[in-house]
Amino acid sequence: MSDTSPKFRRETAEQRKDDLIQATLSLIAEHGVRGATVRAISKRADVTQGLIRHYFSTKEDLIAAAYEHHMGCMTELTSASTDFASLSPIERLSAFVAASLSPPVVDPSSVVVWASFLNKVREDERMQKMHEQTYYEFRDRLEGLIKATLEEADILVSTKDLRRMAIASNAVIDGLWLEGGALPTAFEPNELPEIGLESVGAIIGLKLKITAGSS
Amino acid sequence: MSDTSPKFRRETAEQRKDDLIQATLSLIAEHGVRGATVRAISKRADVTQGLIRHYFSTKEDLIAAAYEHHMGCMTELTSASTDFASLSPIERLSAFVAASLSPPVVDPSSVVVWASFLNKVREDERMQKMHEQTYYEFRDRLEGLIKATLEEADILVSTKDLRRMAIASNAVIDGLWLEGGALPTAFEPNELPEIGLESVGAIIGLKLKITAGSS
DNA sequence: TCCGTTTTTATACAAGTGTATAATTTCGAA
DNA sequence: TTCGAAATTATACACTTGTATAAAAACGGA
Repeated sequence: MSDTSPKFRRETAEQRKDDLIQATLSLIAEHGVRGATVRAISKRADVTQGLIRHYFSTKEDLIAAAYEHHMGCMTELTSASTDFASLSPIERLSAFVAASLSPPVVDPSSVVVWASFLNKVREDERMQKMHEQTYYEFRDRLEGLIKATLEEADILVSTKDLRRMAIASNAVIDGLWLEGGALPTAFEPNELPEIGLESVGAIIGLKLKITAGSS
Repeated sequence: MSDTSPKFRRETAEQRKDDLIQATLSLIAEHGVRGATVRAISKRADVTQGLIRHYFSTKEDLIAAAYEHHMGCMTELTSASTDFASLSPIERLSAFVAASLSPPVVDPSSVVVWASFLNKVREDERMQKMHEQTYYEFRDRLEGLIKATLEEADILVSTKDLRRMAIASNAVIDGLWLEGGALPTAFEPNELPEIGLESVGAIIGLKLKITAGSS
């Protein structure tokens, strides 16, 4: 009998890379970076370990790609919340804060993955750059939203104060996000976004409302 | 010739354990958890690797002990800032916030060590307990300081609001601490404690002043 | 001075790690 | 239908890992 069933399928490079990245992220989420070995990754992605090296010249390359992907997802999830033309500046800011402090952004796996990468940031220069970029991107976005909100309310602030408001707001969000992911049982549902809106409101001197829009 | 110089010295159990813990922490700070291998640890502590197993039944035991030590140091450093009988409540709170956002609490190594451990928290139950305890200890301390400050200013708040103020203040501090450690170049000197005091002040509705006391 | 406890070293081992290389298999183009 | 380039597998290798065990050395009490 001739071999009827193919022993494997050839996939596009894009597809395979994505499979490997997903496998890597899920393993890191479950068992930390330690669990993301080439063998475990290839097994979860249903390929042999040799394939990893075919698409990523080294394991660190795969890790870096996974980091970039993860961060990209997080940024996208939060940014999407403000993409409604109908929203006023204050509603935009509120939606942004609320989205950053609700699932799926707030999630134990996300925090673990993020913390795992933080260690590598020191050794790997690429990751250092990515880390900085992600941070500044988020903070600049926040600063823009705060600026628009204050302008609409006819409140004047110096550049320095605006910068500090953004740093502080970023910090509250980061802190709450972190604690919500690391200690899921420590907070009641909706408590995180509520506290986040109150705090950012207090920092910029306005009352932020919860927008019922986001699912 | 008889052997005049001893080949090694016997130390107390306490001393040796501490040496091993310090070696572990410094290695994690430099190269992440990956760098903290039994061989690297024993080499840095100037002993042979067999000694680790003599004092810690397993490597995870040593890691857990190092975690406990690190967290204890951080808690101690911040708590010490309020230990002056002469301080008023608002000065106590201010000193606490400022100390949490200044060196040596804010430090790249501290953050890396902390993040490294965060991964292990999920797997190891002991570490999970320690993590929760450290968090609640810090937050409760903060809540107590906020309560005393508000009482002195004759401001009444509900239990719920007090709790939320503590959570939010904790989050700003954590966020700023994290960013200060992870991105040391992103902030000017003294910017972190200043922003921290402003933010916590905004959250609890009072102006916090920088106490010139702590060096 | 000598001895016994226990600290410390020395060495070995099995399992797991990332990487390299060659042999297969697939699948579209000729 | 054939053929060749590229994807995928298969296998091997050198190295590091944590752990186990026995031998050696130190040092206080007799």
